Amino acid sequence: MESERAILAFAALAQSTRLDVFKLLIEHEPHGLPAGEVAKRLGVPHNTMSTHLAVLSRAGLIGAERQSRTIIYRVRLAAVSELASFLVQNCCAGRPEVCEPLLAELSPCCPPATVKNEPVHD
Amino acid sequence: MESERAILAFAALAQSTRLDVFKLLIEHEPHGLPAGEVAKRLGVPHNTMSTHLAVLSRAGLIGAERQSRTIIYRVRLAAVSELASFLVQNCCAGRPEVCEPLLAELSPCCPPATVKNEPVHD
DNA sequence: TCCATATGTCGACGATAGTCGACATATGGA
DNA sequence: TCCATATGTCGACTATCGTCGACATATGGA
Repeated sequence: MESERAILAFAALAQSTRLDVFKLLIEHEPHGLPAGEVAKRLGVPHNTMSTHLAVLSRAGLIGAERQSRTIIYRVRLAAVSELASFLVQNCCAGRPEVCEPLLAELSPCCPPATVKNEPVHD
Repeated sequence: MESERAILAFAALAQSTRLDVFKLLIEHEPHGLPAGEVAKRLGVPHNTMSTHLAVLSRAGLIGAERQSRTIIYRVRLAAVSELASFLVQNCCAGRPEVCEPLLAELSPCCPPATVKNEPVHD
């Protein structure tokens, strides 16, 4: 991931409403939410929300899919992954000993042993 | 990491000069660089750079240490780690199956087998 | 003390971002 | 076709940001 794309992504997330949108859509993976629902749940006018969704979309962090009259927005997990990699890879460049503590802190988030075929109670 | 701190960090990195500073300081881990050196290497006036360093510092991404007349800036790797965790943890919340592909892409950055006691040629 | 070096702070300017009313477009049903 | 619903675009306003000249502060040496 080149710096220009990373800056777009960082800028998109550096705003409270958009960060809230990001979190909300993450919670609604993998089904996503219609634009209007996002606006209603966060108490933001639909046109303001449309602008924010466009920013997140241009940054590649979310994607849109039309379903009849509504447009469903979903997080693009690959983009999130790339952004996290960008953060960490800049640290790793030539210095694995610097990167090690970073990955050590990230790993407990998803214990590999419990990830496989562990049903999620919903 | 709460959202407010994350927004400060994202905003700090969402600017080309500051992202360049971040990368430059990462390359100079663990010794760091004096403020004047950072300004000179990136071709930015010292007072403009001072402002940018202050933004990165307020965001907690870098730290400063006085050494006689110069002030050495270094990346706070713990903050980088927290920010990466923030990105990924939002995805993991209750959904480890969503997080797995993210960590899978991050891991090859630092192959665990080569991290231990591998001398770095400098 | 006086001066040079290193860095930070202030103030003003132009540029960009966030908000929202008003209007435009797209879809589906009567 | 006409209307209601869902979403996007435009334009204007205010607020905040990035830049940099000028000045201020801090440190060490003569």
